[in-house]
Amino acid sequence: MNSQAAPPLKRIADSTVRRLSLYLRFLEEFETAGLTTVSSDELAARGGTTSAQVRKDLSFFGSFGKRGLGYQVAELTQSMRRILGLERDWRVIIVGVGKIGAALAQFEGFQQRGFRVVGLYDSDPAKVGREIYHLPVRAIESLSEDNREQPVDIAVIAVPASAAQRVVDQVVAAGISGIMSFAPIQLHVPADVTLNTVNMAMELERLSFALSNRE
Amino acid sequence: MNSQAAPPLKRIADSTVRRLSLYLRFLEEFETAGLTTVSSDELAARGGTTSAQVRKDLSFFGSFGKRGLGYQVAELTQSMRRILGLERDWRVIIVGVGKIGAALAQFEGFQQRGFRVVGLYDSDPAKVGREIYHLPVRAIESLSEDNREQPVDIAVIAVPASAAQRVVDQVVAAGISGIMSFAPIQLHVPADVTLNTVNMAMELERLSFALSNRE
DNA sequence: TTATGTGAACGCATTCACAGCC
DNA sequence: GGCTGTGAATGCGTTCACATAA
Repeated sequence: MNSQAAPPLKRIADSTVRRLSLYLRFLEEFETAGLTTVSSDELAARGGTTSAQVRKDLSFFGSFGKRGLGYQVAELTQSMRRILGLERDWRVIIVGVGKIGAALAQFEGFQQRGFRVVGLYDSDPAKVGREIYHLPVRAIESLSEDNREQPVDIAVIAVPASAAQRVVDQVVAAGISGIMSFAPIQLHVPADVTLNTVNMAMELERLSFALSNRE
Repeated sequence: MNSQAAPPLKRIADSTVRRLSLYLRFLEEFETAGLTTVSSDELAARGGTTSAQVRKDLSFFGSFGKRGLGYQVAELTQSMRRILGLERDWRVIIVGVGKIGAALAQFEGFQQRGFRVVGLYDSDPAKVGREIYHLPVRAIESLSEDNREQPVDIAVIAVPASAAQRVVDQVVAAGISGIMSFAPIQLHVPADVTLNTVNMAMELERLSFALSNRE
């Protein structure tokens, strides 16, 4: 088998994708450190997993190493990027410019990986028209039209729980099919829309549970 | 079996704890809506899971319903709170008062569930001494002493990736054993410290992967 | 009859172990 | 000899199906 990334043959587990993301970060560190070769053992040690896990994860997408030698850092880095869809830029809007939305708007992690924030939206008339970090805040009502002119790939939802489902419906109606939500509720979207939720409340409760159940 | 929450007999899956968190949110909504009784089917419909899953999740902690009738909303709500460790207050500090840290400092979700932010810390001398949302920003160096006087349960890490491990080490050295990190790197802590990481970069890449691999 | 609680069956992710190649 | 790639074995979370109780 060659070293190109093949399209995944079967559905990839969420846990696998999460680890690929970690591997990419480690590989970039190795690259910065000037290393040219890395083994599955070294990648595993860094990520708190096993070498077999690393090899299995990679095997879903192809064959990237050389037996007896390991992986070429630069080559594997690039493959990870391609697999994760990071070789292109993603056009992102942030809906809801409260504290969280505003913080996200200038989150370096966005820009770094090619997630370009191209628009801010809010329903508060007091905010609409103002600029935040060099980006004008627009009314959510103009979303459909804006999206026709300059299609958006991802909408980040940073509005209160009570408004979240309504906003998501508007985003979907506007034709945007990638959503990242920070609202602490369960959202519903059509099957052709990809939704990823970071629920802070849930994460806190997970920590609370863990702390309560230690011996 | 009675309706009290028993201590879990075996290790509880992460996915189970996440769902308990959802159930609690739904139960609170049902309570607000004035419902007194709920079935596993109704809870499942709301959370996008199955009734068997709901019952299995609950069964790890005891027996909470009545056959043929369902669950008492108020009673089950309280049980969920107890199980998740939400019947007490948690003393929280936020380390790193950049954009994310500042946004977190006044995140309502914290207060709402009994996570009381009692301190802010930063390494930037320009920030130390100032007040943010009525809380003074202290130097990270005073953490050990502060923690002796007023023990802290949870430290929220909101510093850049490059500083995160060092800060975590300081937090651990100060005697704090619950950590919630927002730094986009893999952190290492002793076994007796509970660490929960929200990695925004990873979540974005997960979305990017999903969007790239739709047909 | 209705809906819970739970052992058993199932399916999927992880781990094992070794054949294959450098 | 060293390390990858991968079928097979294992372990674990989810689903099934039914006995049990209201």
